Amino acid sequence: MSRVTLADVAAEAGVSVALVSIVMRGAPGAGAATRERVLEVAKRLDYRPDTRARLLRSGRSQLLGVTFDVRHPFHVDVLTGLYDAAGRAGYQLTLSAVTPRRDERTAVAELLEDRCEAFVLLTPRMPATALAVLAEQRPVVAMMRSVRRRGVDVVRTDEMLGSHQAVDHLVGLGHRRIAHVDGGELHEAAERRRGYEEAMGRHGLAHHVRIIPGGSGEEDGARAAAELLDDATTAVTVFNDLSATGLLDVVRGNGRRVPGDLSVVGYDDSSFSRLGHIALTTIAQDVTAMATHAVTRAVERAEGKPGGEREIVVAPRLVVRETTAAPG
Amino acid sequence: MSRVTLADVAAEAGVSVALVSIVMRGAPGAGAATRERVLEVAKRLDYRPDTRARLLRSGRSQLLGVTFDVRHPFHVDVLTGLYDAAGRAGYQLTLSAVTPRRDERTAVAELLEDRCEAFVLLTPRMPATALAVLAEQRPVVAMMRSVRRRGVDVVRTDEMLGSHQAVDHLVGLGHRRIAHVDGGELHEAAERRRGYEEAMGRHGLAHHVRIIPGGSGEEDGARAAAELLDDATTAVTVFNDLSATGLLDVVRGNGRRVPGDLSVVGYDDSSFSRLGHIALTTIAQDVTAMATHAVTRAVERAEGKPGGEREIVVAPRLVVRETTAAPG
DNA sequence: TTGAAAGCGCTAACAT
DNA sequence: ATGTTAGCGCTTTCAA
Repeated sequence: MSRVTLADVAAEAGVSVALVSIVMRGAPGAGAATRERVLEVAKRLDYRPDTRARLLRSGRSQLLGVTFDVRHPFHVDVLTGLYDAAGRAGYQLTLSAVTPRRDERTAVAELLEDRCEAFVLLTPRMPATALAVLAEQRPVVAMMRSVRRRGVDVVRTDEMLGSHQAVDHLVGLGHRRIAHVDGGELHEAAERRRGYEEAMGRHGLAHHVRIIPGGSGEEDGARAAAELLDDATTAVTVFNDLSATGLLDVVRGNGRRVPGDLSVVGYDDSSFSRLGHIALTTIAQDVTAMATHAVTRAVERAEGKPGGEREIVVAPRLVVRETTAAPG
Repeated sequence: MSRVTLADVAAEAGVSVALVSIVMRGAPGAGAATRERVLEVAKRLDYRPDTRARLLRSGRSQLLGVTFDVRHPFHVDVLTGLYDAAGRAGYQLTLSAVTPRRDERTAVAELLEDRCEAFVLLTPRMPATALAVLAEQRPVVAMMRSVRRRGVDVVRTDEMLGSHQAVDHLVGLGHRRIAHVDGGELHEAAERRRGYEEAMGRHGLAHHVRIIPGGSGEEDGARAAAELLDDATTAVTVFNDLSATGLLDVVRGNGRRVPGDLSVVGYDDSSFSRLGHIALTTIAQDVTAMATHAVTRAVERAEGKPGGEREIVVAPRLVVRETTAAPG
């Protein structure tokens, strides 16, 4: 199975395993000459430390356990940032995916067996209580999900601000009758909705607040579109990009032009919204910044830095593409 | 770090650790009553076996190392199937992502340290020689990539057949002037191109063969579209969906109708091609079947089943959506 | 600076 | 059917 071990290197270099261990870890306590020779031998033998054996003895795995959902529009983008940040912090990632037939419980249980030192959970869907229970075993950083529980850190987007940016953009273009298609029961939906209401109020447009029930799928946007068809609304902010494309489709299919007759702002900057075909104006979450914060926080907690749970809120930004313009 | 151990369970249940080990693994050699009691205690104590310690001793990790690319249109879909199949085979997956700043070498090196028993590589981009070298260390199953090397198993789509299906569909609709926008230098491009040529030949359309240089991005399709604009071509098969949407975009932007003036067939059935907006007719790879085969093969090899390397070729299928119709 | 020895949590012979 | 014992590859006291 595993090829060359510490003992092999030690024998070849004519020193003890303990010394090789010191050298391999870059720990202090080895002569320069010895160090060099050991390194040379290790390289020649293509020695690879056994992470598991190392953990077994040291009690430390330097591992961050990450769950992500294969269906989520930008979870994989977050992974990119997570790898970057973890690398800088000297940690490794151990990934556990949530799929249509593999739930969060399973994903987390596997991570637990991997003995990771902290969890970074991407948009966890489990009840806040379950997160709190998990946090008793290992530090938990929840990304893109708002929770207030003992021991659970949060790194999320300022959803209210995101909605503000969308509304501000539309108002700046001259729109006044701006509706919002919401995200239903999802955790992030309430705040995006509230941000919309608040922004409308601040622009003195409270009387034009109009919330259309929606959801997170294309079909939800499509359904909501029907309500907009024979109606004075000139712009709409939608819970997410997927729903927005569903809406776009129906609206255009019924002969109304976007952005000529109706401006549409999505949310998330999902990869497909960049397609020339769709070119959706949307709110982009700052994936890189969130990933960096999440890793930093997870590492701090894993290393026992004092301090209670923290909520880190990152500003999103508006990405203007081709589905918004001044009202016709 | 790790909470409860075998020893804890053994003490609590009043038996030896060895016996608990037997019970936990479901191995034969324990009394029914004992087994039940041990299980009860383990559950009560929330005991979780330490995968690494287990491996350390047994030399077996029951782990399949998987690399996937966060940018690839359907790699995450493959993960779903891989998890299903691995679960059935009693194996776990250890995932290692390729990102814009984390190359395949790094991803594979990490897997090696994880001591996985076999590799399942999704569309590996490394040279065939590198794959062969890797295969000397552990069994390698390459998915969606054609390689013929000692020790490297392959599970891939019948790309020629995919192109045949696209052309057959178009010919069935009445098209004769069918062009192909190719995928440039990518491994899979050559076969898709050849499949197109072959199919055209079989329909007696060899004189209409027309290959337009392309690539794998949206911009490649967009560039290729220019050549189709003032031209008698009535249908086109494109290397992949992303390129196809780029093409679609330019074609429509120039006032030609799809499918009225031009029929378009993509390849891959990427998630965005399902969007109502795009509704691209495309060739869907059988992700589930491929995942199942890959795991089966990886496990066979990990367990030392005899037999040389094998190439498993899976048939794709045509998904008809709204970008194809009879010529106008 | 270097080495010897113990042991992390587990499994696999081998006893009983 | 159950217990004893000896490690897996590594890190970590502790001595030299």
